[in-house]
Amino acid sequence: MDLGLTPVQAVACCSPLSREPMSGEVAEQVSVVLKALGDPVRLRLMSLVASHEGGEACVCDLNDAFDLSQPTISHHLKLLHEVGLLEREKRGVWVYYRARTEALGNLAAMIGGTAK
Amino acid sequence: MDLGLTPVQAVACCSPLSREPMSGEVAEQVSVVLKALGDPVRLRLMSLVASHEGGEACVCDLNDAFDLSQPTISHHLKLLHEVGLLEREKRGVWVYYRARTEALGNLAAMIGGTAK
DNA sequence: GGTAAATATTTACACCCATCGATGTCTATG
DNA sequence: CATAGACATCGATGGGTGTAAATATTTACC
Repeated sequence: MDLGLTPVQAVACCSPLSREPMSGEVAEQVSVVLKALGDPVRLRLMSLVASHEGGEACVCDLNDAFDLSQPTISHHLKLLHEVGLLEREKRGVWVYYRARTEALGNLAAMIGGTAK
Repeated sequence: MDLGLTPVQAVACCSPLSREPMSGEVAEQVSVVLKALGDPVRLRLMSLVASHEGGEACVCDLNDAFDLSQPTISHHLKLLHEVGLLEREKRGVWVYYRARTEALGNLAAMIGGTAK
């Protein structure tokens, strides 16, 4: 059963790619996170949020950065949130998304790391 | 025109996600690499090759690690090769794939890095 | 309570993609 | 040259996915 664990938590506790062959189960989880980043719009969204002052950004700001419909941006943000790469906080009418930098760090270590 | 540049080379010369908003053009290139890793089979293939002794692995070894047809594995290897994550070398009847560790390092820096 | 703004959800659709069977290519060997 | 093995390519197909229009939900404010 699902205990509310996000795919990024699977990334947190796995060896680097070059360390040992990744198991099928782990690969299944990790690939979900990489697939979330494997889209130009979501990649820009992550970068926009992560590089924004205060480490967070309002959806209204994000919508303006793209030539896409509001539901489409909302869809991408939801996906990034579900895999655990973005935190969501509602303040009044606005919704702010914050990048989980430690999740990005774990992912980076998993891809390029050499230590255990 | 295409000068033979692989998507991983676009990753090599771009700032970290958290440093500044990624442009649409760069995101388009980088997402290709992440999409290549965003598949459980290809993720395991990269890990198998990267963690293999000598940093390379024969296709025959890789085929046996999966419950998939040989054409399917060949397809995934070709994709990883095209984006620049795997090097390909034919020696006799066998084909050996080698992981581009510096490409993995650049990708990791792009995701989790903080410096310019 | 009514209205407007911000964001999410639903529904539908066109397109991409992982997979496999069949076949092709290349190399070594007898 | 014929055969066998290793690997790639082709064609087809079923499931996944990005997108938008329409609609719903939530919040603030008059």
